[in-house]
Amino acid sequence: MKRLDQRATSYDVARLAGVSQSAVSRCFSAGASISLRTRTKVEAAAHRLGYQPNALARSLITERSGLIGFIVTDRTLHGSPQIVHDLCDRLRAANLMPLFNTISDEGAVGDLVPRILGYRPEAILSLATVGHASIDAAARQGVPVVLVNRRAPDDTAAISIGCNQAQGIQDLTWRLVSAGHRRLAFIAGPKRAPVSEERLDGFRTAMRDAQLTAVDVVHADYAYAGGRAAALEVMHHRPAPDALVCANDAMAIGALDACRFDLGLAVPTAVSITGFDDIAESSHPTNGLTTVRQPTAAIADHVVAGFKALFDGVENAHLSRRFDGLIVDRTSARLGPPRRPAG
Amino acid sequence: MKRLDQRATSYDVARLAGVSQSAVSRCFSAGASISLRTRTKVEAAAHRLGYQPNALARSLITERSGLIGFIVTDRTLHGSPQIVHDLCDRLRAANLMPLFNTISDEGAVGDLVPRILGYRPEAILSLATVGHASIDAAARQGVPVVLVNRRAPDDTAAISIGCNQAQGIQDLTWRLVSAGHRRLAFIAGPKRAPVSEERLDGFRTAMRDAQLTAVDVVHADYAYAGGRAAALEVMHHRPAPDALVCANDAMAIGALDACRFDLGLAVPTAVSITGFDDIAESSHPTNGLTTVRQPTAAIADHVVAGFKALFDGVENAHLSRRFDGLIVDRTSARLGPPRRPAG
DNA sequence: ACTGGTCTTGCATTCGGATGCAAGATGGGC
DNA sequence: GCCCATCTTGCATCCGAATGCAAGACCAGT
Repeated sequence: MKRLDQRATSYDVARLAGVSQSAVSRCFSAGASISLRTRTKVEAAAHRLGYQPNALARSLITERSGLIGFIVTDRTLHGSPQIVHDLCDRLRAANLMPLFNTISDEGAVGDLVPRILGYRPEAILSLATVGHASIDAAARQGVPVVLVNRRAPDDTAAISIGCNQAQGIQDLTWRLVSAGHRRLAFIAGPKRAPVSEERLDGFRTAMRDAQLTAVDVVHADYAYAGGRAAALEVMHHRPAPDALVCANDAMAIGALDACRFDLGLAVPTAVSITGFDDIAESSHPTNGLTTVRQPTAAIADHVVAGFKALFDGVENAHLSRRFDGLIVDRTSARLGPPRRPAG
Repeated sequence: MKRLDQRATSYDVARLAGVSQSAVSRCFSAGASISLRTRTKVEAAAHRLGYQPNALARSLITERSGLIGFIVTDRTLHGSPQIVHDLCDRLRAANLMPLFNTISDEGAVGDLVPRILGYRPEAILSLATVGHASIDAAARQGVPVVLVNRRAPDDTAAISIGCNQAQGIQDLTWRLVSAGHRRLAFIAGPKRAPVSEERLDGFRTAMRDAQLTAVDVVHADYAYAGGRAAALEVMHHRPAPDALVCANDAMAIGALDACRFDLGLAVPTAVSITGFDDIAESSHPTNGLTTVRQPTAAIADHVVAGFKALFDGVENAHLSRRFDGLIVDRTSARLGPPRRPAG
């Protein structure tokens, strides 16, 4: 309950240690010139006073706040916590502190970016769509914007890093086709969801390559119940689809339950079902969902390495990158052999 | 790509608007005395320069950073994203900015608190266990610590707000007993997990009240597979348990699958199964898990209201509070009628 | 026009730490 | 013991915005 009315400052430490404030500052900044004797005295005094350098004051003069604006949609937080965790983890290892903000709807950043910019972050990291205006506002202040799993709008300086959503679904579709499936249907997420749209693109590309026409493409809400309802709808086509490609795992599990419980179909004998994300329940033996896993650790590593490069003055141009997803072959789909790795 | 070498400061705005820096400052601080004419000029200049007050500099002088240290375990992020989201949402509404940090293990805060304290947060909000030393370090700097769903260690000034885990399980157990169950087993989380321990306490209390002895209490890992394995183990008792009370939903769904698929038992006719948390998949019709939902919105409201009270100088004493969980009665358990609300 | 009051405004200082500069301390070589 | 090079140290200043104070602007009433 004891509470010092005043936090210790570098001056307090200096007085107690019998040195100047500069010495205290030097003691806490790496690479500064300071003798062992002074350092010992300062550290003792600092410890006694519970002194912790004020990062705000430091940022003011160094122009390096160590803060990173972080924007996440509610959906990502609920559906893909792994990428959030991996990013936070790597940021911490790099001694960067995320200013965390959740938004309820894709694109609903509102005045979030200006608010974040007020804290002079060294970069903004968004797992949500950020509009042209916000990116420009950041760019005007020299703050780079990195979008994870979101495309950068044209004519902006934003960097885009993430999983190559289209490629994942494309490979998966290709392997379904090569296993003999011919009547494929796609269960997409909401129309506004950028990630779902990319996945749909991948499906369409693969179908075009295979010279097949989709039985149906329906949009659902990314959730279990929606996927289940969508599957029931799609399975009414005659002849029925022999494969349901879903834009995420939650819907795929809904589709799985629709087929096996509502329709009494054998999976994957009668119909193959695939998802995307590899959420925890996909690996449950009762589900055994064949899906695509995003390389979240690699993405997070690349993002944070990109920050370091940016801080060192590297030009933005070549930091954008897509990482291939990894197909996780379980029991809900019959797949052909993997495509040979190019080269 | 255009990037101003220098961000606009209040002096730049002042020069352009032909007023003093004080005027610019007053224009951006609520309640300051400023004429409409000056305000108009300043706002025009600020807009032209894309000026955004520097929150770091402001914090330095006002001693109000608007920052809130936020600590979450990996497990909470994955398992209960709703409480994280609700807290972030309320913080944003209160114009507070979370400094977000995930930790991989319960209690593994390490040097996180000192690092956070360096940014002079107005409070620390933790959904993970925070040790005595860290709480004291914060207290010495006058930073209140609020623990959500974690008990405050004795002799600390930390405030504890959250769901009354014990009560939720206790009521649930009571309703199982009142529906005729006599052979109850409990599937707990990891031994170190504080929330699981509280839930186990609730179970034990209810069993004592009912003068029953648990068939078994086993510890698993909070995950689906662990719950499934634990259920198989527990169900080997003869006569078999007639109710499995689980410390969270993920394990409960594992237990559910163990009973209905591995053992071919009818749920809830042969055995009732309950969980805790009400995660998304619990409401799937195939699961229909009877569980307890934490009042996350109410908790978040109370936490942020508590912050406001603290900032206004209210003493910590009476902010700690437990909120009752809400029993969600679905199809995986036979429950007796709700207990009369006291009074 | 004069007085007294209220509103605005600018000046100067402050928050806490980083750093260029020059002075002082230290050390090595002869 | 002397000289020069290197290492330490303190002084003074700066970062950007907030604010107490006093001076100036403005207004109303007489």
